[in-house]
Amino acid sequence: MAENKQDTEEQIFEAASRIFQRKGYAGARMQEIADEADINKSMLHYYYRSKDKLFRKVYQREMSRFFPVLFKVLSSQDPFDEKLERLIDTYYAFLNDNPRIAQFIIYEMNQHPDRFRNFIKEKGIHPPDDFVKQIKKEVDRGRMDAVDPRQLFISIVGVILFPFIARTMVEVFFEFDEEQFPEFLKERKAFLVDFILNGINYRKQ
Amino acid sequence: MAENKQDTEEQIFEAASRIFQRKGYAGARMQEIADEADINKSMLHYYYRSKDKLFRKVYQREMSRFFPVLFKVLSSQDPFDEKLERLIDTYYAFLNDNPRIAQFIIYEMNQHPDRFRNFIKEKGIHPPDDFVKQIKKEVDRGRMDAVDPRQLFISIVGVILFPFIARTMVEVFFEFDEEQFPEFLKERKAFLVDFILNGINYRKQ
DNA sequence: ATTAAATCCAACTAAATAGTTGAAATTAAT
DNA sequence: ATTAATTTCAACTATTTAGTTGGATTTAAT
Repeated sequence: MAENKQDTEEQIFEAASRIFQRKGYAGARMQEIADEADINKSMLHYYYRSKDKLFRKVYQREMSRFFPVLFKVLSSQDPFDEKLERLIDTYYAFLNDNPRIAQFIIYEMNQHPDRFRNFIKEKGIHPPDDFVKQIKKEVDRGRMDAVDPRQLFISIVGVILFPFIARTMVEVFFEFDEEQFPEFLKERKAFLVDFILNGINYRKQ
Repeated sequence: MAENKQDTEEQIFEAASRIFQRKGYAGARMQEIADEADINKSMLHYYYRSKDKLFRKVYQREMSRFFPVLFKVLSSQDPFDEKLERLIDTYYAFLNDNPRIAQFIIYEMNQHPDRFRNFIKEKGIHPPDDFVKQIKKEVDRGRMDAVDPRQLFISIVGVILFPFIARTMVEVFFEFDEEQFPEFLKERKAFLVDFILNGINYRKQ
C-alpha cells in the first residue's frame, strides 16, 4: 500500500487554508486550491468529499488556533503591564505568521454568525474569567481607572488587530513600501504598551 | 415616455449596495439583488450591463462616502479633545446607519489592493495634513506625549471601527442580546474619549 | 512479483449563476 | 389616442465552477 497519505492530505489542507483565508468561501475555487497544493483536482474530492466539507475543516482549525492564542496569555497570573507586553508580542508573532487569519475569521463570522456561535459554544471557547477578575482587582487596589473590562478588552484586541486587518489601507494612506509596513508594526509594539497603559492610567507596582 | 427611471435605477443601486456590503462581490447573487430591489432580474442588466459594472459603481460610492466622513472631522481646526469627541460621535452615527460598510471596505480592499490604490489616488483621497500638523503642534506645546501621529491615527480608527467589524464576536463572547450591543456602543463613546486622551497623556487647555 | 492504495490526467456531467431574449403589459408624456 | 420608454415574466443560452469517472501509472508495503 502506498503511504504518502498524510503528506498529500495535509498538503491539500494547508493549500485550502491559505486560499480560503485569502478569498473566503465564496471567492475560493477548488481548482485554485488544487493548483496551490500542486496536485490534481480529483485528489481534493478523494480526500475531502466537497468544497463545503473541506472548508468546514479549515474553518474549525483556524478558529481553534486564533482565539486560544489570545485567551491563553490573558489568563496568566502576571501583573497587567507584563501581561500586556507579552500579549502584544505573542499576538504580533502569530499574526505575522498568519497575516490573513484575522480578516478570514471576521469575514466568515459575519457571513455565518450562527455557525460561529455554535462552534464557540461547542468548543467551550471564551475569554478567560481571570482577565475580568484581574482588572477588577487592579481597579480596587487603585492601580488603574475604573474601566469596564469588556471595553478594555475590545480596545486592546482592536488596536492590535486593526493594522493586520486593514494593512492595505495603512500602506496606501501612508505610502508605505514593502519594508516600511513591518517597520511600522515594530514601532507599534512600544507605542501600544504605553498607549494602553496610559489609557487606563495604570500605575506600576 | 415612462419616467420611473431614476426611481428604479436608484432602487436597484441601493439594493445592490446592501447585498454587496453584506456578501461581498463573490458572495452576491444577481437574483438576490433583484429580489432585494423587488424588481425583475432583467432590469439589472437593463440599467447596469453586468454584475461587474454594477459592483464598481457601488464600490465607488461606498468608498467615496466612507473616508470623507472620517477625514473631514480630522481636518477641522478645533482643539484635539473636542475634535476627538466629534469624531467619535460622527463616526458612530455613520456606522450605525451603515453597519456593514466597514467590513465591506476592508474585505474588498484586501481582495483588490490595486483597485483600491488607484481609486484613492484618482479621487485624491488622503488623511488630512492638518491632523498631523495639529498633533505635532500639541506635542511641541507639551500638551501630549510625543507620539507618532500615524500610530495614533491607526489606533483611533481601530478602536472605533473594531466593534462594528467584529460585532458577532462581541455579541457571542459577551453573550449580548439585541439590546445589549447598542448599549455597549453607547457606553463605549465615553470610554473611548478618556481612553484615547489618557493614552497620549493629553492635558486640557 | 504481487498487491492495494495513491496519484495523475483528461474528459466528462451536474449544478449554479450570469446574462439574453421576445412577447406582452404598463406607464406617462405628447 | 399615440407613442416610446419602462417593466414584467418565463424561458432561454452561456459561462463558470463543483464534482465524477475510468483508465493508466506510480508507489511502497508484503
